[in-house]
Amino acid sequence: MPKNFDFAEAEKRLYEWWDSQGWFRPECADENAETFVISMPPPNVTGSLHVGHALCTAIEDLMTRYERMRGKAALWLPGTDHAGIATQLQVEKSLNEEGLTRFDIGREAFLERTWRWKEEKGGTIIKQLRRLGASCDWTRERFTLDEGLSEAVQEVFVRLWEQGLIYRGPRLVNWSPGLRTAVSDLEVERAEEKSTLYYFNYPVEGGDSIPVATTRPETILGDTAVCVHPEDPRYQHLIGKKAYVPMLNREIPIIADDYVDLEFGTGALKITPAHDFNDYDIAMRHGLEVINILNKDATINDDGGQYAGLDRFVCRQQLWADMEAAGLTIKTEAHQMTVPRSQRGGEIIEPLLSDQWFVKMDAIAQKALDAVRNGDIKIVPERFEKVYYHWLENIQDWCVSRQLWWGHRIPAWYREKDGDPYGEIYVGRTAPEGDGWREEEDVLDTWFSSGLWPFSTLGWPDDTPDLRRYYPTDIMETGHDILFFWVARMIMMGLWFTDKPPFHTVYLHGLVRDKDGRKFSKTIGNVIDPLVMIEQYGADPLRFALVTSGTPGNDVNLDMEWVENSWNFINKVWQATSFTVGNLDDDTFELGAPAHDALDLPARWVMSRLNRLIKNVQYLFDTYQYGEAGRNIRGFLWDEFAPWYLEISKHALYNGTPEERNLARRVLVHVLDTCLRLLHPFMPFATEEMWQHLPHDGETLMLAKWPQVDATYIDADAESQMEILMGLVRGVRDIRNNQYKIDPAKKLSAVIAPGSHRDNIARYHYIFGRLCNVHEINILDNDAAPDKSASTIVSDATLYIPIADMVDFEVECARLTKEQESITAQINKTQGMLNNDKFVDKAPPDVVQRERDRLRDLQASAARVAERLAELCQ
RNA sequence: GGGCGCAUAGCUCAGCUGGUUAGAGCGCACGGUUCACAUCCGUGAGGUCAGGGGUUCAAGUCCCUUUGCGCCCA
Repeated sequence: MPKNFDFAEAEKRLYEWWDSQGWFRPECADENAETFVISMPPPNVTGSLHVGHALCTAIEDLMTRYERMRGKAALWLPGTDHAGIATQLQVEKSLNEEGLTRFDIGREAFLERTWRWKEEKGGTIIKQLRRLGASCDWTRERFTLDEGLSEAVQEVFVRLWEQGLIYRGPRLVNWSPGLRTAVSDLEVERAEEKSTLYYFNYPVEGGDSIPVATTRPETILGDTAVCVHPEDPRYQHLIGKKAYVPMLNREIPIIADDYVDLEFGTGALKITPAHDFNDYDIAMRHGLEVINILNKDATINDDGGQYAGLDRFVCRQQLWADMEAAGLTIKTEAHQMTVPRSQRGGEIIEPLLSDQWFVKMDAIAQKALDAVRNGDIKIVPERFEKVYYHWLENIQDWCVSRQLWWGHRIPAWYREKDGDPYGEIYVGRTAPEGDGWREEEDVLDTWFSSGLWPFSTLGWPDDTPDLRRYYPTDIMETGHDILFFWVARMIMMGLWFTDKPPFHTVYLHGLVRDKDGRKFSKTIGNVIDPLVMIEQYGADPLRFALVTSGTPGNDVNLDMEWVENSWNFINKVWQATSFTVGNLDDDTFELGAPAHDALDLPARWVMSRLNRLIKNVQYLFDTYQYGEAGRNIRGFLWDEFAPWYLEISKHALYNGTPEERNLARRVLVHVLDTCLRLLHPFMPFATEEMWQHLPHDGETLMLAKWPQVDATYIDADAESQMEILMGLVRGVRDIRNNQYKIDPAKKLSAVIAPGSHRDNIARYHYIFGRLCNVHEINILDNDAAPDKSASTIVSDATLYIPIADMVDFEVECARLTKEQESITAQINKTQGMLNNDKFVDKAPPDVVQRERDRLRDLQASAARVAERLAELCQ
């Protein structure tokens, strides 16, 4: 084998090979195989890969490869999202650079340009997913603006309309002036920001006035009432009187409503129904007029009188200055307030009255609630179920129209009726008959189409073979940040239109942050580019690091050092494989683990540990704890297999009989083969490459059988016997390295009082030569301690290293005393437990038995230590 | 205001099935180029598991509470 894994060369070669063989397609499984399906959360078509995608991909590929190895017809269906706002923004940005806006070139030219942009940039992220090793079925790749998916979107819209669940009407919505579109509640982010609270006098009839405070003075122009608390003694006399809008002198009523907070500001509230959600509610309660003062670009419209045409913020200053001049202002003060900003672009969102399309959510949401409540859909980690319930229980109607061009055009037409240009509305799959119809300009919220993703990608609304075979899907794996945006909507749409939960499990991962827990940000300069990582270490270490750095649902703090260490781990396994392969010098190799009876102690030990690992990994996979599973596999290989079994096996390989040699090889190959299978879902490239070098059955590790625990190899006895030998080795190393600083190259001899472990020590004494450079072993018959020696005690066995003049009694006695203290403490604890009748009564028998064994062992060691102390340290 | 999460070694994190003396990586100290691996090997130092209370034979792990930090919703 080559000295190192050449990931740059191998990753490309292996990926192309896998793909060209059709192994990413579910058809490579048995015809009758159970299916396993994941719909990939479609990344933004014009986006490029970031670590978040890498995490998503690593986990989904892991799930898919695992199920594929279990013999399932695994389908991981990839695709991209047209991402209406994000994509349109990018194209508009490039237009702006040419000094143009989308309105200058018109809808058709703009769309043409956006499609071109998509064709150019659209492939990028998909290529990047391949570099990560994603085993998705590229022959089924979809795009949300595909013909088929567009048909699904149209179908859903029309059906909802026919079911009376869609309506159009004037509502106060979150308006993004820069984009000139409405956005949904979810697309608005709110944050505490410093602002100013403006106090002024509202003129009241009869020369009176009432003090009012506002954070947005420009909205004064749209006021249609002043409101006080009905029980506020300060303003009782004003209720019912008329007030006059400053600078405009429009007459408005003073009303009373207990919504008003007596403590805030002056206790009097100006009401601007067209530009504030709470004010809108109050206006509806009191039948107030609603006056919209903003244009779509947030400049003041004609209802703003002399301020018409000014930008909202310019108007704020101008109006305030004028009011100051008119003697209406009182004061301004610094104020903390919650400011709504656009999730895209960050501009301040304005509540604005406009005509929009809405979906009634109550009935649809109810089904989605029930599906999780009754267990048809499980959310992992479970705690997110609460979040899900809370959101769906308080769901608002969904504003689905966007005043964008890039997206699915709403299939609606208008015709003038009785002077109202929107007097007649037609919604349908094709344009209506007759004259005078105008097509709706708006498109649908991007999430409207992604909500259909699990079934629209499989051919719905047509009853296709794929839909029949692969729907419902199995797991929806995505970030917890889009639980509402996407997951909940997929569940709602899936249940409503297919009558089936679109998947049985939602697995949510966290956000990837830097090692200090900060979000990645260009400003901080802590962005980790997965592609740079791949160049540097390959895809496998990045994947392994991402998956093993965290736990389900929690954020992942990615430490570069862990990526590097993951590469070191791959190298470690590579070296172990290389060693094994280098020792397979004949071609009569027999695959599979030898029978348990045929194994020697080290092999029984390693096989036992291996099968415990398989069992544990299976439990962890069953409970979605992939990170912990990966860490366990790593621990077994690096800390148990390589430094112990592999080292010990050298005796059989170099000095053993042909039978012993053969046995050791078979065990080495079997353990490695099994671990490569377990690791394959985590690090597909390196494992495949190593597996190809080992003797193996089958064409590819991708389709090799997932390991099953074989309980006949689990051997507690072998494990504890091996622990004795390992303990003695560690004891010798401690003597060498710490107590007496003996040159590691110096060969030592040892005298062993074996206690109850005579047979194993006699048979496996070569271990000491291999692992701690002790080549001459004398096993005592009478347990008589040799003079002048250092010693180490494990269980009832004592190993002496006679080192004559080097022995330092002070060191030796200090160590023995320390050891005695430690053993005594442990004996006391164990003794205490066993003396407690309740423990003996109530604890499981195996736990009690373990404590008894432990106590016996400790007491044996204690006796040995006491003997040594008596001999040396009187 | 409501909900959720986190707090374990100097740093980043495991330890969701209660059960030996609480682990890993990095860092630190000491020692190592003999045939898998210096991308490594060996040994070691370092933790009252945030504070308090409770359940239990047994608590880092389950429950309550306090404090600090973070996130979501209103």
